[in-house]
Amino acid sequence: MPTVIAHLDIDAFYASVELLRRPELRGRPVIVSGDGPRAVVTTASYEARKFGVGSAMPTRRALRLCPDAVLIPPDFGAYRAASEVVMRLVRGTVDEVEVMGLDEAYLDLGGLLSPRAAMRRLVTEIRAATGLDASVGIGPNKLIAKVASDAEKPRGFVVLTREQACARFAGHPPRLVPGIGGKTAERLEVLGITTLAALAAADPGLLAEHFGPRQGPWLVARGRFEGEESLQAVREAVSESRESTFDVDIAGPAELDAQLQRLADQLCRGLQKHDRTGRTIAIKVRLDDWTTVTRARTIAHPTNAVEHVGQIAAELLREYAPPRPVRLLGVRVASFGGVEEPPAQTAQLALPV
DNA sequence: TCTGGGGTCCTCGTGCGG
DNA sequence: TCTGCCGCACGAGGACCC
Repeated sequence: MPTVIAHLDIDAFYASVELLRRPELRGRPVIVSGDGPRAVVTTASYEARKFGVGSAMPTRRALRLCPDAVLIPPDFGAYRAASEVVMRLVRGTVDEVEVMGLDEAYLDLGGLLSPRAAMRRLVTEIRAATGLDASVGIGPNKLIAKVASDAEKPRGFVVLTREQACARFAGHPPRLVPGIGGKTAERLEVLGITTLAALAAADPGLLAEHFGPRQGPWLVARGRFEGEESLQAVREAVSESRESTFDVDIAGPAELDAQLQRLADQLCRGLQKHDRTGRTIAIKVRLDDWTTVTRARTIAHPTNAVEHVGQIAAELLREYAPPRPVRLLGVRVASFGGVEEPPAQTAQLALPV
């Protein structure tokens, strides 16, 4: 049986949830964003996008582009609640689902007699239950499903074979494909690769010379719309972190330490709530010139105790001693569920002596 | 124009034990 | 006893995603 995968994506999710609560704003440009001087746009409604406003844009700039926009602070509790309703309907449609964040999911449609009809029905159900619109892409792998769902937003419904995807997007830039970001696109351009057709036709060996033995051939496969055909139902977290960007840069060690302890406290509460412990404690420091430095230490026994995490984070910060004012500070705990035994010796047993 | 927060994954360098 | 090699764990940085 051939693989059939759908990608479902709620249109302008956070902004749409806000519009449901405040129907009087319908038709007006809406921006969901924090309100600090360094805030960035979380989501913009389609009306705001017409002015060039987009996600991750500094909010001050967004407001210059669209002075009449209504600014709404994010309410993640409301988004989680809406997401739960959506995902319940998704799971009622198929058994195998890979949830990607609050507003999107991959569905394995392999067992369905009529995959398209099932997805049409799901979109109708979501609309009836929540008032939210969704876009759907259907294809033989996750990559094609994802690109297809993006192709005709909002309320898109696009079904593509691999050959159709190659033909339809041949002239588009490599950046269209998830996994190829701005930096990679720039490096491809240096090699004269500016379209997906050129990427698909590129020599994997040549790209391996420039991008490494794994990433080079992987990029060519992306250009050919070859991608994963199976879903990962359970995605276990591997780290948890808290970070914050200050409204004004901080230079004093005492104030930095106080902020670090505040973050460690928040983080450990979160870890305890999720019943997680980890062996690696790391800090992240972003200076006023945007250089970002991380420092990490791995300990023998997993922890989520604030005294422990806070103390190690403070030591790491003291050892680094930021040479310039700091705009962002973060704390992270990783290596969850670390075993306290020494590492296994199997590798060494196989070695020639 | 002045760049969030919370994540994942990859690459590369290094130190270590056998 | 010494050296080279190998695989691994770890640390740091970076790209990318929602």
